[in-house]
Amino acid sequence: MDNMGDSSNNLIHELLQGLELAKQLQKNLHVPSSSSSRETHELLIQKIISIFEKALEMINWKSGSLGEPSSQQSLGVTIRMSESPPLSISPHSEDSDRDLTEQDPNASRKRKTLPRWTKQIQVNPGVGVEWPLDDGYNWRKYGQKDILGAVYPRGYYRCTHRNVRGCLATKQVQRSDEDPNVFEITYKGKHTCTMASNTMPTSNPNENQESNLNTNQNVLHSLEQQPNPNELLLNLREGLRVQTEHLDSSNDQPFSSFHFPSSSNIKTENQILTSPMLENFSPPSYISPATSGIGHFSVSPSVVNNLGGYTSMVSSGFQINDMISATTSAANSPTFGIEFPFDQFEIDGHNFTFDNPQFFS
DNA sequence: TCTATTTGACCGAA
DNA sequence: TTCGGTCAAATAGA
Repeated sequence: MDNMGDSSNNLIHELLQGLELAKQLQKNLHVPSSSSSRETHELLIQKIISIFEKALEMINWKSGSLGEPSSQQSLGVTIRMSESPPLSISPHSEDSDRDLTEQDPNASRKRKTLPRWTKQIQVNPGVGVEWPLDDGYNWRKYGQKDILGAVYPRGYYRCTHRNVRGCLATKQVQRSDEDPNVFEITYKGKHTCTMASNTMPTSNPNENQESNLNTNQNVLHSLEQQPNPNELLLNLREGLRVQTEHLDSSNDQPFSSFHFPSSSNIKTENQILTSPMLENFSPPSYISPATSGIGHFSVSPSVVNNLGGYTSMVSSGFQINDMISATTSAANSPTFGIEFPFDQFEIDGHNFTFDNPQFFS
C-alpha cells in the first residue's frame, strides 16, 4: 500500500508538472510570436508530452490490478461496465483519430490513442431501442458500417460540439447478435466540450443550471477562484478521468464510508455544496483534502439511468486511473462512491491529508 | 433554409 | 487484400 501511495504521489506530481507547463504554454501563446517564443513553445510541448508519457507508463504499470466488469440495473436497463484502461496505449487499438495524427508529427511512428471504454446496455423489450443513445450528451451520427460476422450494423457517433469546441469524443453502438436487446457502446475520447465552456467564466456561476454539465462546470469555475491549494487538485481533476470498472451493484463495502444525504449540504473550508450540486455530480466533494475513505454522493435517478452520461461526466471531472474508483452501494440506490486509496499526499509543498471525517454538516 | 441522417467511397492498419 | 473507421455528398425532416 505504501508503494501504491508513493506511485500515486509520483503520478500526481507528474501530472501537475504537465499542467503547469501547459499553463505556461497557454500564456506564451498570447505573446506576439517570434522565433524565440516559437522555440519556447516547442520546448514546452516536448516537456508536456514527455511528462504525460511518463504518467501513462505509471498508469499502465498499475493497470494490472484493474477489476472485473461490473453491472448495474435500474428501471429495466442493465449496464455492464467493461472498460479497457482508458489511458493505456495499445498497439492493437482500433482507435484512429486523424486530428491527433495531424497534431503529432510522431504519430506515424508511434500511434497515440484516446481513452476508450466499453459498456453493454440491456434494454427490456418494452423499452425503446433509442434509449441507449441518450446518455446525456449530444451525439451526431456520422457513419454506419456492416461488420463482418455481425448481424446488425455498427453506428458511429461523434460529439455534436466537435467542430465548435473541438470535442473529439466519439462512440460506437453495436447491437448484439445474440440478444437484440443488448447494445454494446464503445466510447472513445473524453468530452472536452464541457471543459471548453468551463474556461469561459460567467458573471454569475450559479445562474446557469440548465443542464447537469453546465451546473458542473459552474461549480468548478466558482471553486477555481478560491485562492486555495485545493485549486491544484481542481486543476488536476480537469485533465484526468475516473475508473468505473468497479461499478458493482452487489459490492459490499468492507471499509468505512460516509454518505451525502439527498437533503444535506456539504461544507468544506471554503465552500458549501448544496444537494443540487451533488445531484449533478459536482466533484468538489471528492477532491477536498479533508475527505477520507469512501465518499458517497447522491445523484438523480435519471443520471443513474444515463450511465453513459455519468461515466463521461465523471471523466470530465477527475481521476487518476486505478487510484480512484467509483462504486455503487446498492442496485436500486442511486448512490455512488469514490475511493481514495491513499491517505496523504503532497503537491507542490502542500500537504493533503484525508483525516477529517467530520467534514459534512 | 438549416440541421441531422444516410450511404457509398475512400483511407489506413493489420 | 481485407476490413474497420471516417469522409462527404445526397437526402430527409423540421
